[in-house]
Amino acid sequence: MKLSTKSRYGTRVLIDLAEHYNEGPVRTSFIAERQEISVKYLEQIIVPLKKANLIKSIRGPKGGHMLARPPEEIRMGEVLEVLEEGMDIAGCINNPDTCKRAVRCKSRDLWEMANAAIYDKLNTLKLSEIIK
Amino acid sequence: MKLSTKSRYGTRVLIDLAEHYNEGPVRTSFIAERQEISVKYLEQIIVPLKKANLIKSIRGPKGGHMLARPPEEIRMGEVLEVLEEGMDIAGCINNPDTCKRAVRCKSRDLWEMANAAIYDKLNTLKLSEIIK
DNA sequence: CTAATCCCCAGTGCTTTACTATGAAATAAA
DNA sequence: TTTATTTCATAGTAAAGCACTGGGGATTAG
Repeated sequence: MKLSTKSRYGTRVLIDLAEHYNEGPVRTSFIAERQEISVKYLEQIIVPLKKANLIKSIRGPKGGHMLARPPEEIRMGEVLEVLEEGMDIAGCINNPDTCKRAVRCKSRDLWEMANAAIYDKLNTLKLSEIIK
Repeated sequence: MKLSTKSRYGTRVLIDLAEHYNEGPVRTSFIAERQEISVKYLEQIIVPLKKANLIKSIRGPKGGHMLARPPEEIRMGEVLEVLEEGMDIAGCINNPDTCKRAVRCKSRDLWEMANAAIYDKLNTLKLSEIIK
């Protein structure tokens, strides 16, 4: 039940960008150094965040990345959802077809509850509250 | 952020045993058939449950497994804790030493909250309530 | 004694993870 | 227009973890 490092690094990237919001585009090299992540790996981590419109980027010299929305408008549950991209704690939650027992499975209800508990909790927090 | 099948199967085993509580020892072969798990794999899944004193077993003919306590006295959070054996959603939660950033890491607080949310939620449920 | 059952430990193929590597596309500044 | 700097796209890879399988030993009821 471990988070992928992609998820962990990804949230750190967003926190980093939130801490430098309104300072213009932030280069990957800066984030990489501060967060102690290799630039190359960082680039890949940013991809899903861009796709989900959490980050927008500017290419070329003086380019970089920034939050697409102010930190007050980004819920942490949303962040995790993007980074884990629909990967719930059990596969049967969003795709009941993966297990023929799903309909009558008593443990499935349990995982559904636990999964919801995570996101509900995280959604009580905005990115802006984290950086304080 | 997926549960291991060990955890998923393990809870199913306990649910199965709860459904046959007070019927004497239940053979692995019976559980295996009902839960559609190979006997050999099932044997391994039972090991941690025995260690944690959730299950007690009797060897020899007419032997089998049974819950060590009545289903009303087993919290689901306890079950997951045993099966994931201290494996939280992020390694830094119980072992801050694994990451030198831990002390000042803002995302770590997040994972701590999310982790607690899961167990708190599951602990509102007893094994006896699941089987109803 | 024998058969049924649990118990212990070793191995193994597959998938996923966590990267590294190479280089192309865009663009600001000279 | 060239050059330097940045992001973007794609491919590869070593290592680890996962989900099992298998062999054989210990225990005990009949």
